[in-house]
Amino acid sequence: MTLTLPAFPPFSLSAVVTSHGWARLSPFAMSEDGRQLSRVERLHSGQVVELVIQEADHGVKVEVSDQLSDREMAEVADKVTWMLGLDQDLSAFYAAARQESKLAQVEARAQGRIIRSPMLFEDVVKTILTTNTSWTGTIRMVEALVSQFGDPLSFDRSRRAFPTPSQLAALDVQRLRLAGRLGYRAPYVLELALAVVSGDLDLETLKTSDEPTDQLRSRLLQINGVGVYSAANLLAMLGRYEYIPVDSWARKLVSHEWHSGEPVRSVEVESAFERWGKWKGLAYWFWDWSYLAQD
DNA sequence: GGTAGACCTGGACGC
DNA sequence: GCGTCCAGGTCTACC
Repeated sequence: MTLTLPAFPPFSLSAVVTSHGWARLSPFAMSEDGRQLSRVERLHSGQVVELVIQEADHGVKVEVSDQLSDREMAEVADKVTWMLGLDQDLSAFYAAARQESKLAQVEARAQGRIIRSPMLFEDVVKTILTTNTSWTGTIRMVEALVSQFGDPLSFDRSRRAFPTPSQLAALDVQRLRLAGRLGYRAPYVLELALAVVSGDLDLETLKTSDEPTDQLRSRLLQINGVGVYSAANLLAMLGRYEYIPVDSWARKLVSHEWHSGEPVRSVEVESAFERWGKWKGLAYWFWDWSYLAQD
């Protein structure tokens, strides 16, 4: 089955897919040029399908591996719209970016959308698995969770969906620690899954919350394993850009851009982008660091 | 409020 | 091949 979804212009699928490394984390997969994104997705009904997404006129075309009901197709449409931020209007950001040479390319390249998972739960787990480890470590941990605990595609059991909160909550810490090699992060992931399953934590409502960003940030910081970096990362995925996800890489970039390579603290990274106000995180994210990133 | 140390793993390095 | 060191955010205890 095929679905066509419109996007608020300007839009570029490859710009979203390459916005950060998420598209390389299972159960996402991307073509080398970023022009095709695929994903194994478990629907509410329990059916597991493959979604293959390509750019189309004014939006995207989604090929679904199975025959679905109207209700299931509507679910797929909602999920893809959220994943790719198809309905996001970034014209105010582009207006501000036109005044800055280091952001001059963003509008023409339709940059600004940040790829995200259909469920915030998955993004919180993945963000926890990016902390205090290398990127290859993150890939390995996510792959372990998906391959061992997610539901398989009916026609290719080697490919699986991201495990649901219930599936992870059913595990014990030791299993999670050893099977996924999550190390000390295992109790954080288990506690998160248990909180979601019990209803103590309703993550998905945060996606449409109109609470002030600081309040949203406080909620995220209450999750064990989510600190200031992770909270800023997750806020950006929620379309709130008032904080910068300051990690060692961000400090390195800002250090070389404005401090002659001298070590900088988080406060210097934040203050470097203070003038961007509500677009602070996006300005950092899409700043032209290309000449530094080659170091 | 700021800081030091522990947490866990994999990679780099020296032997 | 083995042992040691280091990098990567968050949490906790302490000042």
